[in-house]
Amino acid sequence: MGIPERREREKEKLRRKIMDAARTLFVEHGVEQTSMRKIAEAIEYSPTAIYLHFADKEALLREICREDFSSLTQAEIAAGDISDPVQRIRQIGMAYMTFGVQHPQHYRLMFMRRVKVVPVEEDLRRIGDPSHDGYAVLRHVVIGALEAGRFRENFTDPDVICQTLWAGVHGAVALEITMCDDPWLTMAPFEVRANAILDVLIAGMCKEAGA
Amino acid sequence: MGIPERREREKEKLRRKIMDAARTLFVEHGVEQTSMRKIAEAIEYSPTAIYLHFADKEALLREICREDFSSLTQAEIAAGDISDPVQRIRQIGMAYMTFGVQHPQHYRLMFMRRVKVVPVEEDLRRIGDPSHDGYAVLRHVVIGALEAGRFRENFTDPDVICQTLWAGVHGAVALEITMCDDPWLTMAPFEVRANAILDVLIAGMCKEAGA
DNA sequence: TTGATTTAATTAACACTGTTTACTAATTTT
DNA sequence: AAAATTAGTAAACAGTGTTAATTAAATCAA
Repeated sequence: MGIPERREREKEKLRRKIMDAARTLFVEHGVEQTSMRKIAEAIEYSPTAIYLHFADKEALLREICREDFSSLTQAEIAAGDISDPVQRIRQIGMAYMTFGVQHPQHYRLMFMRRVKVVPVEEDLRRIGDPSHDGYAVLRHVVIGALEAGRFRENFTDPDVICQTLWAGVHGAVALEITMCDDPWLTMAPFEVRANAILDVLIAGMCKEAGA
Repeated sequence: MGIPERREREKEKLRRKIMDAARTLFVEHGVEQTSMRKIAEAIEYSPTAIYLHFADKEALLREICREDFSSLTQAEIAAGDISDPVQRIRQIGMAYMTFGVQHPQHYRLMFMRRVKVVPVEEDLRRIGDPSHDGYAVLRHVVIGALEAGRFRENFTDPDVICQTLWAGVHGAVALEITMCDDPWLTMAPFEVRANAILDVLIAGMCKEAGA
């Protein structure tokens, strides 16, 4: 009696279809410009059909982000495959920024919108799990460098270190995304700025030897 | 014959009234949540009246930002009143971040939204003018420190230096604004993070002596 | 194989949004 | 006083997220 199972599969299939179409439209035209009706049109369903799978637009957005966080985390993990702990931090930072500028709309969704604080239980369980939590990946590597004595004496708290590194790379990405075509400013090429901020972060936090 | 002058004054007066009401509502409830109708209601005019003074909501927003940029610039100038060029950079950075966390909604308008690129001639004329251009203020101070030989050898381009400093402080503020109440993360107190990023930026860019 | 029941999906509507058009009332000019 | 300019408005348009009411389809029980 596999009828409920089949129905479940079909339901999941439509759910996927909605998320894929929504992501494509969000990325292509931005969140604001993408209406529920347009998403519905793309999948050839009525707008109300979406509400059978997601509570509202915000919830749909949140689910998409959850998936995108995983890909960023994977990119970080791949970049962390290098021996020297300080260089590992640099690689992770560069992977993060590359993700940001290559997927600016994804990045906007993930890190540049006020999140409605609805802590789903499943999310909370993932905290600290390095296969889903990008912050945990960085934190792990930072602790490694910390234990190897690579940081200056005034940097001992792994969270402060992580959040300082994050501030630097996030700032570079966020400015690029929002300011890149502002006529007020003449921005240096992103690659230059990305390397500069990494140089500064590492030179500022780590002992001279590890340069 | 002061009739046109009087009319001009009255027009300007309503314009001010619109901008003040709009700013208050934007800051209090956010841009998205503030409709033109609500602004109109606040000033006891019809929604259409706003369109006699501003082309659209975006233009109204832009005018408000222009004013806010000036206050930020003033805060920077006030913070720059200190002799040592490196400490001056630190003070400016701290003033910038303080402005951001104390006026998060203003900051959102100014630095966290994609700007429709409509370069008004008057704006373009203000570029580089330190009384209206906050970036120019920083740039001036950076060049001062550069001439005093306070930067490391690998930092010679004032724009790259400015934009790296900016990335750092913007990252700290932006993360604070968007992430402060995310249950996923346990953020260190903002003051700690603000000082940490300033320490890192300066230690990473400046010669050891200037610590 | 019926009839009842659950499920999936839709149509139509509600209460909004930014913005425009057509109009009115007031003021200024001739 | 009549004409012309102006400030301001009401009503409407096209679109938004979302919900209530309704239909069509599939499944289950008899």
